[in-house]
Amino acid sequence: MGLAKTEMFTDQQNEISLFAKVFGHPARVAILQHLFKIERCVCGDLVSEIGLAQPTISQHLKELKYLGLIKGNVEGTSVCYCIDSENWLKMKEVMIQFLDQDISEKENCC
Amino acid sequence: MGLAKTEMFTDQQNEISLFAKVFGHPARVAILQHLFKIERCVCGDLVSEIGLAQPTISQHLKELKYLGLIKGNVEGTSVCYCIDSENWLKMKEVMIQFLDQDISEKENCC
DNA sequence: AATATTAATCGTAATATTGCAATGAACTAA
DNA sequence: TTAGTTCATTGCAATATTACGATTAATATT
Repeated sequence: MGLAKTEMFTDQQNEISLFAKVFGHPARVAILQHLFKIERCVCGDLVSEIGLAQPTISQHLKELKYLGLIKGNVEGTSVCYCIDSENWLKMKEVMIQFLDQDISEKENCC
Repeated sequence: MGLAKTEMFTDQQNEISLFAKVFGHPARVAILQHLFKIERCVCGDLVSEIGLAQPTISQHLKELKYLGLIKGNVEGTSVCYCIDSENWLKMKEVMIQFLDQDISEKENCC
């Protein structure tokens, strides 16, 4: 059905999967890495930087914005995007807590 | 087109997005958390634990196995799954390196 | 051998995602 | 005003994902 049954999982599990999902496309990873890398805010050059069509980039940016990971600022005809550092930090904590689990090797059968 | 143009991204970006994608469903997050939590390997009780049909769980397990994050061991009629700790660690490094980027707040316009 | 148990696979329906051409909206420059 | 720039939105086609019933394969039990 292509639809996750979110109601049967915890809020934490759903939150983790939502964050992970947005990182589940290399274009969005590339956009975020670019936003981290450059010293100033990026404006329109993401299209030439990434190599996808403008509507496609716009759509990816929308998803990143929806989750609060980036902010957009209108500057004349162009829009300036950058990482929302506060929300990025919150996301990071959630994700790292999930990733950083330790295995009790005690009775590992595999 | 529903298909990521992986050839235009770096190996690292593709790797990150592949790992992230597998965490992009709450059932797989739940399966992994359960495998971490229990002291011994889970076998068939994931179906009752998670609450999805057996073929669905089996499919999710297959994806986790494909990425190397879990291992499966046949034990009679049942199969015993557990975290592949070595690969989990490798994945963790890749993901944390991506998540742990710092923002140069210098000329942040937003 | 006959039956039961467990999990994988197949087939299929429903929905989601990705990508882009075309268009629209907002501003700028001439 | 007119034309240009930049980015968002719409609409659509192609593909992917999710879920599960039905079936199959493999082993256990009787």
